[in-house]
Amino acid sequence: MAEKAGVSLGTVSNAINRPEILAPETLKRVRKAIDELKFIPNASAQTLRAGKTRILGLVVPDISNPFFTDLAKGVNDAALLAGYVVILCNTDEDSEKEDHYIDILAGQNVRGILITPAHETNKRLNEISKRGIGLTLVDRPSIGLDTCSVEVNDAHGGLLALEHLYERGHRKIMCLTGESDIPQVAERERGMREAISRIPKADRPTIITQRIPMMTADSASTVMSEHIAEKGLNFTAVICGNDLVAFGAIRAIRAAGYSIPEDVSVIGYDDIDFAANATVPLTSIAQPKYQLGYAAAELVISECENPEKHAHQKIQFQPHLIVRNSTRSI
Amino acid sequence: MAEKAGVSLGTVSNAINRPEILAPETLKRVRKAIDELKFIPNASAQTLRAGKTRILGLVVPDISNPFFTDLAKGVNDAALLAGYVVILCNTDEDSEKEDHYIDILAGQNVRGILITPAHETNKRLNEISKRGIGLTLVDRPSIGLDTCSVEVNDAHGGLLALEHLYERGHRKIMCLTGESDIPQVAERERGMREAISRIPKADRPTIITQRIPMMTADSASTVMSEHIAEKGLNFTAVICGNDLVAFGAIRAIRAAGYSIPEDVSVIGYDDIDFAANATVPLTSIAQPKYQLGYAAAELVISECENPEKHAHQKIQFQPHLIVRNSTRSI
DNA sequence: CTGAAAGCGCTTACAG
DNA sequence: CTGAAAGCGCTTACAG
Repeated sequence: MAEKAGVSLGTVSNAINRPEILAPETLKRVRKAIDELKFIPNASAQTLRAGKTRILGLVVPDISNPFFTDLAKGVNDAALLAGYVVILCNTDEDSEKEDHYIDILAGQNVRGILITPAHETNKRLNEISKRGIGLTLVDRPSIGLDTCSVEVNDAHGGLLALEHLYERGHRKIMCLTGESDIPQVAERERGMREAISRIPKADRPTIITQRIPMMTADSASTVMSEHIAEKGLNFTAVICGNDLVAFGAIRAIRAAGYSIPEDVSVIGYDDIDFAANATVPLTSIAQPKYQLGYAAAELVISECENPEKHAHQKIQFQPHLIVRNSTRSI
Repeated sequence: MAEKAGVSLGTVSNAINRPEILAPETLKRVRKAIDELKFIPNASAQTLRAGKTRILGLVVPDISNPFFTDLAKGVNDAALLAGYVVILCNTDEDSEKEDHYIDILAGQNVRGILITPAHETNKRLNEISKRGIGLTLVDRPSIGLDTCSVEVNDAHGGLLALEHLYERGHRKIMCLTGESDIPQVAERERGMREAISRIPKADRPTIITQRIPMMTADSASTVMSEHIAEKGLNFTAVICGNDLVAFGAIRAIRAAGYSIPEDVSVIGYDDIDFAANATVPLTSIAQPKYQLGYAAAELVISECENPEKHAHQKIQFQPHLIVRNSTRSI
């Protein structure tokens, strides 16, 4: 072993963990040996001795969704900086899979878990905290759980979207979004109502709310086509639940013979990478996806490295409007 | 500890790992104690002793790319099935980050590594195999490395794209793609030449090859705009390096006042999810991304669980053509 | 079938 | 400043 450097194994350990206590000469020699032998400390042994891994678990409902992909990137980068590594768990919005993953993560002695629970909050999460594993909720309010959380101000996002359209002269606006029992959806609608309440009564726009079963392009396209077939184009703008929904809506509107943004303005949500590159560059409400993940990782890491000094906190980011070509003044 | 069951700690271990060698009576007693004390074996100690984790490392250049996202899903699912968990490493195409991650992975004693090296093949990879860690290359031929690999038949993909356009009457085709030193690019062009060689000489289409520095929409859009400004629309169809490139090309062609597919047919590559939902649904060459990841994971797992029975193998998938609205007959 | 013991590779007081 | 030694929690021959 690295004792070929002529020192004891304890000194090698100190060279790695507390280099300042070594004689400079010795340190140099040890480091040379480490390099030459390409010595990499065994994490299992370190963990066994120190009692702590440097592994985080990230549990998300759908890694195919660009939102979570960017978020995962943020988590990874923050983790790497702190010397942590992250195990990715994709639940496909399946609660059983989610529970299974949480058990596995606990068995691996992960130091902390970052999770966006698929449905409501998961009971198993309470046990996690009890076990001394850090926990922070991502993009979900921490209902009834004493943990950290990071989220985005959805009410403000809804307000931004509505104000943008109002300022451009739109008075008949469709809101194409998911079921109202989804926290995000409810919050955004609250923000829209807030925006409307600030407008003089006589000038307030009409809102046509159209729910879609899933937040996908296909689902949106179908619902939009049906709406137009039944009631015609009884709106001049659409606020969509996310960018994919916006793309689906645009497809349906075009298929009915109308143009974007000439006949209808469309605004998306999330500002996924593709929004800027879509054939009609999409106006959207941007969410700091990467930062959300980055902050969440910093939060758990701080929690597990200073459990006594740590106070649970909720970090809320602000969304902002990105204007592109899919909305125009009328 | 669980010796409250009145047995030695070695017996507890055997109860967990080799229950069949215990006296039924003892086993029962131990299990009861395990349940009551909610005993969960320490994975670090197990690993330290047995030398084997159930962790895989997945190293990709860019998890934001839908191609790798889908691939990661396949890896995750196959891993979960075999009781493995996967650490996700995103290198941003940075070789240093890649090396760093490989070291970390080695330190975590991962059982196997799945990697799409950012540039050529990484030297550090040789050491990985020496260390007894399973290794399989993903979407990269295993040049000079004695490992398993999974890939897609790129030559066939190029052939499919060209044949499709030829059959639809196109005789002036632009090939908008990356540098020829990228293995995938070279292979696809080889496939295109093969397709052309099968066509009667008099009827062979002309190919205009236009290289782009990066395989992104912006890069493609810029190059396409310049081309049209300089030489006009001297082609009736474009074969693109990937779907994002196709979107960029479409944007530029439209900006120049032409329509898709009326004036120009465009074919993408990868068939990312969004291709079907684009405003002009994109004809594309589909690659089995999920299956690629799934197969790769199965390969490493088989390698590390049966090192002696294992023979390195190369699995090659076939791409196929998905016809949508961005290409038409002339 | 069960227990005692060695040892996996580290970290960390504690002498010297 | 450095080395010798104990011990983290397991697994696994090896006696008995």
